[in-house]
Amino acid sequence: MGRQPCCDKLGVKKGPWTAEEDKKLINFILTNGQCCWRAVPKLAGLRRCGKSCRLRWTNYLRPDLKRGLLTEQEEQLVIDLHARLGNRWSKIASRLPGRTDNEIKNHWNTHIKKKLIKMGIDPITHEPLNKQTTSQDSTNSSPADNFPHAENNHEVKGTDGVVVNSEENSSSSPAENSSGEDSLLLDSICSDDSLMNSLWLDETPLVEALWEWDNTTVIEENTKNDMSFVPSWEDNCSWLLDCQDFGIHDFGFNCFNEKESSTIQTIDMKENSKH
DNA sequence: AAGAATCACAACCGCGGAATG
DNA sequence: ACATTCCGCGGTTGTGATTCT
Repeated sequence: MGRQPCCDKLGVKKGPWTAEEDKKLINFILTNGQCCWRAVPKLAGLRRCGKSCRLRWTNYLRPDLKRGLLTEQEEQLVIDLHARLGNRWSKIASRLPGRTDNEIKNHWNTHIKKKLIKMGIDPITHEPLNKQTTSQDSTNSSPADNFPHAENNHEVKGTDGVVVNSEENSSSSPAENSSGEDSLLLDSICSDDSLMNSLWLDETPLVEALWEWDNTTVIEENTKNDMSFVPSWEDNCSWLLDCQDFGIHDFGFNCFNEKESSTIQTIDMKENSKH
């Protein structure tokens, strides 16, 4: 018996979302919270499948999303995490608050991949490209398996069974091609066992962990001064309120009355209590 | 100016796994 | 133990924007 379609295909709209649809979805979720996605389209009055609604919300409408291009630090973090985790975009995204797996995946495919190739680094294995020609087999295994210096360091089994190095330095990873500060940042992360473990344990997002980790390190210099690195909820909600692409009046978001504001505050409090 | 090529990103598709009955 | 349902993930495609010829 085949798998049932995620939704009734008949009458289900596909393609780009309109401002009207966005408005309906946002209003619904702000009022009711995220519940059963399958039921959302019906309840919100949308002719979309639940999956499409979830995607639209998580990738574009969520108020805690950070807009704009990835910063240098974020990009470097993505490269480093990719070297350890491979194409597990959701895992990587979970370490970058305000960024989605889709966004990171797209950025990887359109920017970082090319950048690494240009730098002579295989974006799959994170090893120098000329080295790849001599070890063809390595392209078939996971990046983590091919991570340099594995023999020198003790290994830690991740929650998903992938072997990683708990203290591998990034000397032959892309970090060597980045700025000295970035290398230092990555080395610092790599040498911190608790941080590395947290990478596997779905705990505090890495960036926040870094902030809490040691306020005398270079990380503080690099990230805390860059307030665009991690946005506050207020910032992001203001994005929502500003409704960047479509004017607030298009949305009818003069409707952001006390009820919605308190919803946002409640979500905010929940988020804060998590960390 | 116009068409072709390329880029960037939003959205879709299909699968795997967890939850449930 | 098995079937079914749903969610989330990663790969891929579609399309508008931009650059090139």
